[in-house]
Amino acid sequence: MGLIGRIRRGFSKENQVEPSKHDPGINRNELLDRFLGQIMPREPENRTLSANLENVGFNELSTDIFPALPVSTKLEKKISELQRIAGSIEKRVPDLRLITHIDFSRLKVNYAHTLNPAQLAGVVSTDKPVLCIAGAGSGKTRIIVHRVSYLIEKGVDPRAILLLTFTRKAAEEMLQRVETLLQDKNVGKVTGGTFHSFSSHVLRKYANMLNLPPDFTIVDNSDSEDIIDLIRTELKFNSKDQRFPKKGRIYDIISYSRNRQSTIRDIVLRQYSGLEEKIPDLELIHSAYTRYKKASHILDFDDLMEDLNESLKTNPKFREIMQDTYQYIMVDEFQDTNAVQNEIVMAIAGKHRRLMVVGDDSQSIYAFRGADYENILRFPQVFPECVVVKIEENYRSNQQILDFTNCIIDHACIGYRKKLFTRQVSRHMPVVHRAFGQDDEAVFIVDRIMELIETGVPLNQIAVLNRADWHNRYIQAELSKRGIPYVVVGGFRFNERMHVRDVVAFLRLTFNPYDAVSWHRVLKYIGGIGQITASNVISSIQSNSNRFSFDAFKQKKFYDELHEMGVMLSKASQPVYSLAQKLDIIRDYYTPLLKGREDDYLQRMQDIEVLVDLSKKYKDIDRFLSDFALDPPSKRIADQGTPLIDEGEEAGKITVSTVHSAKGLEWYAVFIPHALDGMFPSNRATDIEEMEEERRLFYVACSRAKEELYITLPRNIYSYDAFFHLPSRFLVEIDRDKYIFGGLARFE
DNA sequence: CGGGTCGCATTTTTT
DNA sequence: ATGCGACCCG
Repeated sequence: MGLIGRIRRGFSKENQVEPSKHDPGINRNELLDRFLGQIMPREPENRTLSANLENVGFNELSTDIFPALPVSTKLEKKISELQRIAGSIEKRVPDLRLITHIDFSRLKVNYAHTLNPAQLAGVVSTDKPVLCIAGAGSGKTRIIVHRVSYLIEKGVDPRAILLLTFTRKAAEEMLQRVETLLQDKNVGKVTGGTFHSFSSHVLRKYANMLNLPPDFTIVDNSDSEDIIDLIRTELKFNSKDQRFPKKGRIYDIISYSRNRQSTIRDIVLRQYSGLEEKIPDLELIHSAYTRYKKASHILDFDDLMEDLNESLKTNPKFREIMQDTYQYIMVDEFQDTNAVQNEIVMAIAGKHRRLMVVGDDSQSIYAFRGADYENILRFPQVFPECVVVKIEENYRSNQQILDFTNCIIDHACIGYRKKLFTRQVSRHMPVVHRAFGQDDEAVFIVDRIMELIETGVPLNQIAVLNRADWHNRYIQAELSKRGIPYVVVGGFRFNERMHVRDVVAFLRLTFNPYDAVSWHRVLKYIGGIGQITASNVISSIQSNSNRFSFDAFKQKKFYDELHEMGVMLSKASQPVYSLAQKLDIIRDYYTPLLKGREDDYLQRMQDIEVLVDLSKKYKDIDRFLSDFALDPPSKRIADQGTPLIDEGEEAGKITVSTVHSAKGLEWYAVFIPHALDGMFPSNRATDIEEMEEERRLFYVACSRAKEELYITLPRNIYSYDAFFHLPSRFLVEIDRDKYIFGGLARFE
């Protein structure tokens, strides 16, 4: 790592006191600062926390102790511009005459009755662009559901409706609700899904027109990283004198630059200072990666977006088909779209301009993967004629929680203004609890959970939401210890298990024999084949018409095993076999392999059974494979590594989740642990924009609670290289009368 | 060329 | 604590 990189990392930890095991009098941060002060000028964010602040009581803390974050003049300008745009919307009032003139009497659903006026305005403004700013828990889903229903009732062909959501599950649930509402089977003809699944569907359908291989397979993130890794070793970027970034980092940079429609150079200069001299190498890897995918008939997540966008741009005929097919478009969670997705929406909706975007800029939490809340903020610029609907009545949380969460976003510097309110009354106040250690924190949480259970709160109405996945360690341990069932969402996923991936790799090969990643994956299990040999075998396959025979390698000692694999694959790829039968063939081949490799193979085989079971719902292999990559069978894995996955509602389980995965969900009681500055907000947030994203994340977390909200923090946490002991700045900001404080009172 | 062992750096979030 | 990469040996 270059010196610059080191320095930046050093400075970004301004609130942490480096642990010093030998002599507590020495503060290594101070030493570092003194050293750095000699070689470069001090910047405002270099301030380290003076030691005496550790003894300040919680109530005396003020936000002054958190060093000001750097703001460039460019950023300052951007912020004020966005504020101006956001402010200009305040003046736009939906034309209520629109609503009063509509005769609902001939429709099945009484829209005027079931919706509040703001929601109704969003539903009935069908011929204009609509921007719907929907605060947390304000009935955003309700608007979409009723709008789809209203369109169909008005005679719009369901096939002309496109509903893009953040998860496939969300789309399915919404359309299900429409169907229940309308009792009309035609609802099934509405196109609904994520951007990625929509794109995969369309690109395959029009593959010929767009010059794409119709047998392309979609690879997920970890496949992409594997490819990068192969390239990286192939191009010898791992030689010892180079501190070269690892596959994950490289992939992040490439993906991020594509999502932002930016260049690798720009991204590295902006976000990864320290890697400047690696820019040409990264660009080289990027182009090799692109060619690799092409040769393998592979599309990664970003290709799905880019290829669709490119096709819309460059192929007028295709664009026209799309525009005329999908005349009514709705986009949920618009604040989390990236530049490419925004262009896709604009291109398809550009002709008929019957588009509704729904979102909440305060809940934009995916900047790390290129999401840009400017898309929603600038929507009124792109569609000046748009109707703006702001829904602020909240149907989820009690007023005390809303006061608390309103307070969080009041301190934000960017965004549409909103003030959520509710009519629900309650006696519960948000609670902030300071425990001694992480174990005590977990005990406190689980104690409270037990009390809730005793008072009759169902387990699936309780959630623990973490900033980062590993924050839940102690809590998981404590829950297991007391025998409380729980599910971990967003942790290690079913489709990330090695053996599951292996079987899917075989299946992918039967569909797309060019798929080099899958070949690499399965070939390495043959003794005598390593990365080099595998590459040779694969290039022979890719240039050979008879994909599953390996005559060229007859002399080699690994031939027999390779041949056996080829026989199995060519059998499994015969069209006479159904998807489940193919998987059976693969499993029979794979079982002995796994048995030889892993002691717990019986447990792992159960996962394979689950996979076979899941496949029975599909008749097309491509559909199954796409779904597997885009929306894995289940995100939920039961506790303690049991292979069971449960698609049901998990009525009897506590949810342990990351905040990101909790988006759009709600629970009676929500616990947010590790509310220490540096944990939540994460210490990786080094500038205003990143910190604002942390704030929104905190807002999302807190606003999941319907009735009881608990925020806890241990006295301090030792991480491998740092020490955290200040409460989250987001707590310090909040008025003291908005919550009850308990536990340890002082910092000592 | 492949497989095993040691030491070092590492922990954000995911379609 | 853990996983990954570098290095070494067969």
